[in-house]
Amino acid sequence: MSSSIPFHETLDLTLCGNMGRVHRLCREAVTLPVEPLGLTQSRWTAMIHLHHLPLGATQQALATSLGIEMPSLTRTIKQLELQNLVIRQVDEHDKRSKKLYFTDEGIKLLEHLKELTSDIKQRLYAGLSTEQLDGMAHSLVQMEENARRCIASLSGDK
Amino acid sequence: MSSSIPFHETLDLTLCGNMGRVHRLCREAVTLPVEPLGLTQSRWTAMIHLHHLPLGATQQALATSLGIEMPSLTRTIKQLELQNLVIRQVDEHDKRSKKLYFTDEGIKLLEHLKELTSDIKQRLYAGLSTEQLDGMAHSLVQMEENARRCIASLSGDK
DNA sequence: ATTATTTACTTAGCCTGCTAACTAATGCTA
DNA sequence: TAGCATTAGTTAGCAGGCTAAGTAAATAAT
Repeated sequence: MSSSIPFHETLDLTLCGNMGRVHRLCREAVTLPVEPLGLTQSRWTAMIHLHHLPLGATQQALATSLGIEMPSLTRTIKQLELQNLVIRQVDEHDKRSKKLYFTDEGIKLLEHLKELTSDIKQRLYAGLSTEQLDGMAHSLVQMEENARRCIASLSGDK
Repeated sequence: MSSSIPFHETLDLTLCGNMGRVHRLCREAVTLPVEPLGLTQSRWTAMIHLHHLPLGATQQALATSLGIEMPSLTRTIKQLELQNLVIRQVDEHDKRSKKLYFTDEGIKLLEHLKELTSDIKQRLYAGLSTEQLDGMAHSLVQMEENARRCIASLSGDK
């Protein structure tokens, strides 16, 4: 049925590298049809995540949703603001933070984006059962926990 | 038993983003203990892959093994050569290509590297069964194929 | 045999992650 | 209330993927 060679014993850390490569390939597959809209990978990803957050989400909330650090997001948001797709608005209740909103133009573009990505999404997941995808998602969560524990025990604190 | 919400329907393309994040975290977990040796992520990865290739592998062969493009590797090899860990040697039978060899210093460092990584490797895979890891590896292969097909059909040719 | 195409490698420069170090606002503590 | 620690956001600059474009060698085609 499945391979007779236990993968993780022979191929060491290549699973990690493979994840990186598949990630790059998948995001390129989406970016190709999307870049005529003027969006790069980090920009369309931010658009989609922001769309899934409650209205007026802060940059911190969006960074957490994206799983990236604030400085990485700052650059992307600045670009989206220059393109007039989102606006930043200081929160009156906490003047440190800035709330994010789509512009009308941003909302319009988001619609195009959703159409374009739903296509590709299905093709990327072709040949994979729900069980396989759920299993993979679950394994990823486990590995993320493991990695964070490693990092915490190795770096600084304790 | 497993989650009742089918992952891939609710969370769209986040699986792709999760792969990227887990990849970054895993490689940081390895890099932390390894960087005192003077190695960055791309450098230790290249060292390990080169070690698994037959002696005198070309840069092209190593790039393929790593799953990256030649220009990305050129930079890394140049650094490893500056650190006196590997040497590049023009192939007399095909003067376009360069064969790669570890220096004595490189071989010594490789040993340290293997000790350090075997530790972390086990911790990164903790709580995951052989079946889960094999399943994940298999799903990654499928997604890579899917992505490459998407990219091929979307870009240039046809 | 000469010319055109392919291949291995390099260089230059973009994109997007990151950390470190800063500002300003908030919140905690003495 | 004054002072300290935390938090949101920014800036600067590094790391390591990428493509595009160039060189030199090898191979194919005419």
